[in-house]
Order: sequence, then structure tokens, then C-alpha cells
Amino acid sequence: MTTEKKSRKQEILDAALACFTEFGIDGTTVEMIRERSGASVGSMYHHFGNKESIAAALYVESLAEYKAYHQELMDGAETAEQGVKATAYAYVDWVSANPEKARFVLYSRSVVNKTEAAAELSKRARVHIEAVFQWFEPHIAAGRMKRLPKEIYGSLLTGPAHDYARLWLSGRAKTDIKAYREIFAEAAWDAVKG
Amino acid sequence: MTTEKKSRKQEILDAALACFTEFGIDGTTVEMIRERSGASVGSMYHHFGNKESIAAALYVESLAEYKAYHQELMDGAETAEQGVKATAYAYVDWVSANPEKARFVLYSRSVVNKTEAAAELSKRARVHIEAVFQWFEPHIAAGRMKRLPKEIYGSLLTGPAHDYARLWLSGRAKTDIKAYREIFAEAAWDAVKG
Amino acid sequence: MTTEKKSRKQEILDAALACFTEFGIDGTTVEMIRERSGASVGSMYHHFGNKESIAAALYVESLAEYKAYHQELMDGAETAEQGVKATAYAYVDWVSANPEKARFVLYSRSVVNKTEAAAELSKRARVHIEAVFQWFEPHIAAGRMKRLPKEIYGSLLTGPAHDYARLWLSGRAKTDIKAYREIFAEAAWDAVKG
Amino acid sequence: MTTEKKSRKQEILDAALACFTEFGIDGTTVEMIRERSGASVGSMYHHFGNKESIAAALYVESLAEYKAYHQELMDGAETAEQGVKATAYAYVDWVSANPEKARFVLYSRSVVNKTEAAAELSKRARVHIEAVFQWFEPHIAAGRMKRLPKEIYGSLLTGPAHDYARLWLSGRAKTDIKAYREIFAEAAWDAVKG
DNA sequence: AATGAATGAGTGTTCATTCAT
DNA sequence: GATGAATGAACACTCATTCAT
Repeated sequence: MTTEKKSRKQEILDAALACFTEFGIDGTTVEMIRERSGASVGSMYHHFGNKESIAAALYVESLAEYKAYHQELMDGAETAEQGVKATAYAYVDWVSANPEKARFVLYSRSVVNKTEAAAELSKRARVHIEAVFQWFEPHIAAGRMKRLPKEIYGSLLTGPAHDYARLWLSGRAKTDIKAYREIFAEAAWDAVKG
Repeated sequence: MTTEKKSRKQEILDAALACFTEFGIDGTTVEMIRERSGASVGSMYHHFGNKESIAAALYVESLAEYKAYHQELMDGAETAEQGVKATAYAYVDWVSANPEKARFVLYSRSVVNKTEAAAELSKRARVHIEAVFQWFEPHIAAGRMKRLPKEIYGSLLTGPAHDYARLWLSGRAKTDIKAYREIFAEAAWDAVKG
Repeated sequence: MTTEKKSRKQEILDAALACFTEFGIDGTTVEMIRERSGASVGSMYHHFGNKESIAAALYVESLAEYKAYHQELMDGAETAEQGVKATAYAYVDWVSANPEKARFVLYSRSVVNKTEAAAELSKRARVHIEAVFQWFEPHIAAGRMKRLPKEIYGSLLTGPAHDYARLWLSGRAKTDIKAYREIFAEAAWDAVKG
Repeated sequence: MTTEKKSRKQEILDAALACFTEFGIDGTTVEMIRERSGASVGSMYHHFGNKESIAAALYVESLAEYKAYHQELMDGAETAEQGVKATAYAYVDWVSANPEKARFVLYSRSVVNKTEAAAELSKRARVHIEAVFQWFEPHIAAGRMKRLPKEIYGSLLTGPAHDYARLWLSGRAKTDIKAYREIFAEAAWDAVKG
């Protein structure tokens, strides 16, 4: 049970991510996950209870990883500009490094939101947003950043990168998002600097 | 096709949009559309051939409306700034005026893209993008706008609005997107001005 | 659609009764009914909605037939003794003539009672019991029959036949119940005569 | 086996009876029994081998208790009338005192009969019936009781009580069966007295 | 004796689609 | 153009049972 070999549970999660990526949650059948993971149907239900819970577990895990990385970059930032750019960098870096998880998160929110996990999820989202906002507040108060409605900062900071990520992850754009890391960071800073 | 009374075909499309909005394409059954439209299953298949074609028809129609509106605003623009802002305005205005169609387009691309209509759709998208780009080219050449990789302009111009639209249309943000019309337009211009 | 040939719906009902008789409701799979009836799964669900509704339809139909026959015999009775014996005769005759339906009704009440049809069923039962009781009331008032708690008459009149029917229908007794027609009728009259 | 504390085996049997009573044998899953008993699945299979064996054990135990009680009352009877009434009393008393076990026995025969225990069960039943019949034979020979086909005595003696027990145990009748103890005993004697 | 992860055949049900009328 | 009964492949999920620890 050490890291010697993957647990059944993790094997199922891995297989599910691969399937969801390729076919979407609705397009993935339990049988597909079973075949890919090597587990039995019964085992899948023993561990997760139903198909949606597998998706939810994956979603929660992915988002947690992204948020942790974002936090990490924010911790190293000092000036307002550094904080703003860290936000853009975190997004771009994470998507570029974890395209499968990113694609899954981007395209599965609506499905997972109908799940029992939805409440927990939106609570966590609020906590994260709040934490980030606390970081920016002093800079806004000091006029180094524009004071805008709270709900709009996210769209200004990561909206362009978010948009491009969808393009890239769906194959409609060819260039790896990390090539535009600086452009998105600059756009973010331009959009909110005081 | 007069306005005398809605055609069966249109009744089906309206019912389908309402269902897709509420349950998603995958979550909508032919039976649901049948019940809402008052048509019979047979009638639906007579007019559209299959379920996906209904979605595709709706998608094509919605996108065409949006593009026409965008074009309209572009036609009235002269300076680079006006053109850029017209793009943001068009997006914000259209989403605000047609939230159901916007939600449908935003959340159904992945499904519709697996359809036969996909090729036609991406061709039209290319044509539209090309037309818009032709409009901007002189301004880029003259240095009034930054020269950037072509595939990234869309994300910079409408990315933030796009992102906020998702928030608003999914209920995660409360303020009507049109309240932020100017903010998104300014951000668009800041991101690409020369 | 006249009586020229059985409707799909009736074919399904017939096949279901045969299966339920042989394997019980729980022991019968939808697939078994499908195979026996020649209908498709879809057709079964088109007509009945789910497995339990087939059982419920059969139950309602069978009970209605029995009650109609009981009523018929009661209509021909005049004295208290004739009425009491008619009740026993009706039970014995019906079971002997319709062993499959009788077996189904006897062994499926608990399953059908968990169904949506349960309320309707117990209402009909109450109506029937009330009608029969109205018939007996004058005889009870005149002392030609014992006055006993209402809920107990049924058990005294048909209890022995009911019990033997279970024995015979389950194969634990060999003699056709109709051989004991008079014995059960006599026992019924002995149990309640004034 | 002292009364100090229940054995695992007994805890499982108790939980199973409660579940069977509430949901029926088919409606009860091994998981339900596991949850109610606090035992593990493995433990249940260690003690009983399979689900049906739990039901069979319960069935055998319940029937043995009833028969022992019946025998006890018969041992105290001397006249034909006392013997006949003892049979009715035994049934009524036992059902009233053990409604859960009675309900289980009444509604589970068909399931248990498909079990390996079926042969053993019907053998024991035959032995019991034979013993009871031996008791009555002299009285029949002496004309104090009617001579009737052997297979019909049971239905005449306990049929009404049996029928009412079903009514009461299923909730369709409200009055505790023991209130009708004498009525059923009288009816039994009336039905078979010489 | 006990545990609980793992198994996999089997179940009821759904639903897009067809087609005779 | 319209109807709705019929089709059947596909699906998510259940559950008795096994077995390594």
C-alpha cells in the first residue's frame, strides 16, 4: 500500500480520466473504464458507488492540484504586478503541464455540478477566490490596481488564457498555450493595473 | 414562413432549445422535445432526420445571428479602437440579449462538433474570423494595433467577456454581463493597442 | 384490431402470466417475458412502463374476473345459506377453473402491494367486501347468521378453501379443489349460521 | 450459547428476520443483513454458506417452535373437541406471540421451498401431520369426528385462522388474532365434529 | 472466526430511430 | 406531412459469492 504499486482505486481514476478526455463523461461508459483499468465493474462500484462519483473525485483532485500550484506562485510574489502575473502564469503553466486534467475540468463542470459533490465544490471555489482576493486587496486599496466588482477580476486576469486553453485543448488552435505565457500575463496586468 | 403562425419546424426548434438549455443536449431525450413541442416523434424525424440535427440547426442559426450582429457593429466602426471595442460590444450585447442561445452555443460546441455539421461549422467560423481579420490588418500594419499570432486575437478581445458569460449564464455570477460592457471593451483595447 | 388476433398488449400479458406462474414475479426476468411473448423489450415498456405494472395489470384483471363471478352467484342466491354457500362455491369454482390466475393472485399480493396500483387495489377490495356485506346484513339482523366482527367473516367463509387452494396450487395436495366444493360450503355455513 | 451475549450467528439470524419481515427474502440483500447485524460479509458466509441458508435456518427454527407448542397443547387434550380446539389455539397463540416469525413463515414458503432444505422440510411436515393424525384417528373411528380425506383436515381446522393471520400480519386487518381465539376454535370443531 | 476488496453474470430500463398506416 | 407502436442495442447498476489476509 506504499507507492510500490498503484491502488485499484487509482487505476480506476487514471483510466476514467483517459476515457473522459477522449469521449467526455457522457460518452464514456462504465465498461470502457473497466476495460482500461483492468478492474471489475463490481470493484468500481465498491470504491465509487456510481459513475458520476468517479468524475467528481477526479474533478476535485484536479482542481485542488491547480489551486495548490496557484497558491505556491502567489506566495513567491511581492508586487501587485507579480501577483497578477503569477495568476496568469499559474493558469498557463498548469494547463500546459496537465492538458488532460485541464480539458477534463474545463469540459466537465456542468456534469459534475449536477452531482452531490457540487456543494462541496462551490464552497472550495469560494474559499480559494477569497484567499486570492485577500492578497490583492492591499494593492487595490493603495491604487496600484483598479477597484472593480469582485466577480469580474477572474475574467480579466485569466479570461484570455482560459479562452485560448479551450481553443488549444480542443484542437482548434495548434500552438501550446505556454508559448503565450507572457502575452496573457501582460494582458492580465494591463487589464487591472491602477 | 410568414409570421402568421409558427411552423411545426420552428415549434420543434423552440422546444429543443428550451430542453437543451435546461438539461443539456445529452440530457435531453427526443421524448422531451416531443412533449414540449406537441409534435409527434415521427414528425420530428420527418423534419430533422435525427436528434443531433436539431441541435446542429439551432447551433448554426444562433451563431449566424451573432456573427451578423458582430458584422453590423464592425461596419459602423472606423478607427482601430472602435473596431476592437465593437467586437467586445457585439459579444456582450448578444449574450445579454440572447442568454438561452448563448448558453446553448457555449455548452454544446463539443457535442455539435461530433456531428456531420462540424465541417460546415468550422468552415463558416474560418470565414468569419478571416473577414474580421481583414478589417484589422491595415491597423496592425500601421502599428495602431500589436502584431500578434493570429490565433490569439480572439482570446484577447473576447476572452474576458467570454469567461464572464460562462459565469453569468451558469448562475455562478449574478450581475448581467451588459453591466460590464465598457470594462470588457477597455480590456480588449488595452490588450491589443499598439 | 378487432378480436381477429391478439393485440401485442395481450400477448405480453399472457406471456407474463405464464412466467409469473412458473417462476414468480421476482424470478421472472423481463427477458423471459419478451422471449415468450415475441414482443421486443421496447414494446413492453411502451405499453406498461415497467415490469411491476405488468404484474399489477394482471392482478387487477384476475381479481376483477373473480369478483364478477362471485357477484353473479350471489345474485342467484336467496336464503342466507344459499348466499354463504355461493361465496364458497364462487371461490372454489374460480380457483379450479383458473388455477394459473389463482396461483398468481395468491402468491403475488405482497409484490403487487408495493406497487402504485396498491391504493386502487385496496379501494376496490373494500368496495367488493362492502357489497357482499350489504347482502348478508338483513340475514344477520334476522338472526339467521351470527353477528360477528366484520373483518372475520371472510376468513370463516373462504378460509378453509383458501388454505386448501394454496396446498393444491403449490402441489402439496393432489386432489382438485372442486372435489371438496360441498365440504367447504358446508363448513362455511356451519361457521356462521345463527 | 449461554445467555451472556448473543453469538454472531444469532445476531445474523435476528438481523435477517428483521430484514425478511420488512422487505421479503428476495427484497433483502446480503448487504442489508450485514449492516443490521454488524457482522461482515465474510462472517455471514462462514456461518451460513449462502443467503438462502439463512432463510432456511430461520424457517426451520420457526416451524419447529410452532410444532413443539402445538404438540404441547395436544398432550394436554383428551376429548376430540379438546384436541381440535388445541390445534386452533396453538395456531392462534403462536401467531399472536410471534408475529414476525409467523409472517416470515407465511410469506416465505415458496422461496424456501426452492432451497436444498425443501426436502428436509417437507419430511418434517409429513411427520408432524402424521403424528397429529394418529392422535385424531381413534376419535374418527369412533364417529366423534367426521371421516374426511386426510389432506383436508388441516384446511378445516386452521384455514380460517390461517386466513385471518395473513390479513392481520399484512396490516389489512387491525384486531390482534388472539381476540378471535374462541371463534376460530369453535369453527374448527363445527367443521369436523361427528 | 473475521474481514472487506474483488468479481462478473445478470437485471431493469432507456432511448434514438424506423416504418406501416 | 403526421402519427405512434415497435424495435433492440446499449447502459448503469446490483448483488450473491469468493478468497487472500
